[in-house]
Amino acid sequence: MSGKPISLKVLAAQLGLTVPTVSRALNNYPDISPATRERVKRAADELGYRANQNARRLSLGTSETVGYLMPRFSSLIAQPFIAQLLQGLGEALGKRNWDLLVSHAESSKDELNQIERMVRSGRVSGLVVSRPLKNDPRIRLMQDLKCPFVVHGRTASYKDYAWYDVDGEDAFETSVNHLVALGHSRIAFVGAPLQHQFVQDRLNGYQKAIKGNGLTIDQDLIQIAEFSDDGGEIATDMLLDLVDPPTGIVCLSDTMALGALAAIRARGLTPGKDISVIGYDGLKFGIHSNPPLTTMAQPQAHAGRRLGDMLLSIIDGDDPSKHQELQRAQLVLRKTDGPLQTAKALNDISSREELK
Amino acid sequence: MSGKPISLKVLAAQLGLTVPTVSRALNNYPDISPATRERVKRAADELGYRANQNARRLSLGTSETVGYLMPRFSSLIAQPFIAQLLQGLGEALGKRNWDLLVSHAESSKDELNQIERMVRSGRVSGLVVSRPLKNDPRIRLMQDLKCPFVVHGRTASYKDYAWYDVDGEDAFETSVNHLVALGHSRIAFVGAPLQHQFVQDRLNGYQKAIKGNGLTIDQDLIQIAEFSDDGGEIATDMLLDLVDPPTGIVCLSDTMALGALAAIRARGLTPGKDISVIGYDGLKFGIHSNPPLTTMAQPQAHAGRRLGDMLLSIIDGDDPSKHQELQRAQLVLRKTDGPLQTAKALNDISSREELK
DNA sequence: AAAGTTTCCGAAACCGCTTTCGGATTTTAC
DNA sequence: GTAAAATCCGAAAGCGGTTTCGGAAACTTT
Repeated sequence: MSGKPISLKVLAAQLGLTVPTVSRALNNYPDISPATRERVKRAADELGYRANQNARRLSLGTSETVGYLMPRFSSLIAQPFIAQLLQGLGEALGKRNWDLLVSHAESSKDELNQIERMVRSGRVSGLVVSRPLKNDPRIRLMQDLKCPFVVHGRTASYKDYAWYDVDGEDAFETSVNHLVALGHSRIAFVGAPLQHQFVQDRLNGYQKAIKGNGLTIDQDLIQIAEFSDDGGEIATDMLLDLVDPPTGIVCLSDTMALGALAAIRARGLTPGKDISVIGYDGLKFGIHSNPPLTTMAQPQAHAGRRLGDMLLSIIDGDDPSKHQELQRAQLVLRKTDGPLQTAKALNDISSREELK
Repeated sequence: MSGKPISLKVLAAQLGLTVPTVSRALNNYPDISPATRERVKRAADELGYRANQNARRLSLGTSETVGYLMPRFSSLIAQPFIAQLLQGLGEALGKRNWDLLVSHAESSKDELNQIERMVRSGRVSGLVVSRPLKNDPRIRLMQDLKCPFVVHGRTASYKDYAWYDVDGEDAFETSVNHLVALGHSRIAFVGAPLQHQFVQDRLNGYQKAIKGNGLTIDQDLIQIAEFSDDGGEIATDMLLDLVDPPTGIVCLSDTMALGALAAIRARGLTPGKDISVIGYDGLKFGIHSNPPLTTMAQPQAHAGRRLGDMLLSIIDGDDPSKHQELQRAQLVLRKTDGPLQTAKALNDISSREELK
């Protein structure tokens, strides 16, 4: 069992049969006698025969492959989800022996080109895309190309395609409500530019909850910065410089929240005591931050698995719009949320500051 | 530019030429007149023609694809490197328009099967494998199959294949030396089971540096646990329970180091002051740990890129053993390393403890 | 103007596998 | 015993490209 691959032709010659006969034997056609079928199969795995996939797929007219479009990096810290996603996709596809192709593009234009090529050259029979923009040109393109696809996340209008998403709006309502329940009323939102729909969703949730609790939306309390820990830090700095700073902050992501914690600590304040911070993602790492980060955890363990299954169904002919799944995030209490400090307590803090 | 892919046949018909002629025109054969070549090319991209890859590759007898074997998860926290690696590989392969296939296996046996199938079915022309075991059966298999491959990491005997690795031995010498320079002499190693060569390498570096500094190796100071933050915490707990506990700890990874910090803090001690801790990996996240983690950072930004380039060279016929690259890790000082406490200082600490 | 070159494209074969179709051989039916 | 039905396999065509080969047409050469 080594060396160069063995073709159907030599297998057939070995057996004294013709190529098509051997092919049908291996594929369990009923018109091959059980005797020869067994004989063929035995010979096949003795010789370690594996059908050439290029030939097979050409003949079959299918690629038996789906592609995953790797998101271009924004926040290096938050990429662990890619590995999980790929694993899940791989599992789903593995059940049918399909392949998973990953493609990475330098630019958006480049990415559109790649999509078009992958589809038209018959390299993939379906695509998975992560983190769509509000109005994502990739989706239009895939629809034009009539290429089956599923989206990990949603765009602004998400009626007519398949997606799997976590309900960011709901999650941010939950975290704002949690802070309100702790007595906070000046609650800020630390976010990133609104090109991505998930940012908008989370901001919507924030605003909805603010209003829902009878509070008013203060634009000063909505800080948009780069989607990274540094961005979170800068945004939080701005917030702390306000005349009437917030006592609670909900952050777009755990990564940004880590920056927020840094900014807060830098002023000698204690997150969870002087100011509450809630992240989003549920990264395991948050356990080890200073202090451990309270966050909305998304159940992304099966995202890949579900997306893979959905895509296969759609390739089989299912109506894409029938496959839309919204998961809920869950509040994970750690140490950065706490009750609103009374005025007295706040005074103590500032005096302590002065002493230092 | 939509709908179903267009074949060479219809392109040829459209142009009033034969299929082979069009093919040669598109592939810049010299025996096609510049005039018709241009005419063909123009028509091709007007119609959005893309050669069917299965057909093309069958004819060419190559897959133009390399496979990446996803490591099965051990530490969920430390997976960001996969995304980076894939991106780098994608870039390297992209220059030739090759594809990147990722495969995930449930078990080791499963993985060997997958390798054999991918190779013999002609789906891949080369493979990339991460984190090999000391004696990794995958490597034997790929060699038997005469399948070009590169390894991200090394096995115990690494003479006869291509690899890219970071020098863990050197790194751990560096971190132990750093602690010694700070006055420490009771220095512990927190590691994971030794099946993976990288664990052995780092342990070797630790032992070499201990001896090199005239210290003696104390087996009690070598703690092996699960490769995770929890493992690091448990191992550190054991160390702190010793009659003569260490004053410095070098950890197999940042992830384990985070666990170590937790264990230390849990006893009311301060990492970097009472006990020094040095991690390994250089995860960006370490900036946000409590306190920020001193670590040996590996320059993994181009790992994928280099591995991809190496693999392509080997597929082109290069001698694999000519492609072996060892990178050095760099000490990144943050806040968990510090000078050895004097006896007096330690006393102060315990009295402070008692007061509490 | 005839012979020798070039230039440029079509004909044919092939890559390795699948599938349809037809026919020889065996089995069943009467 | 022969006709009809099953059984089992080979022949042929096709998937969509690539590459080799040969020859007609156009261009040189003398």
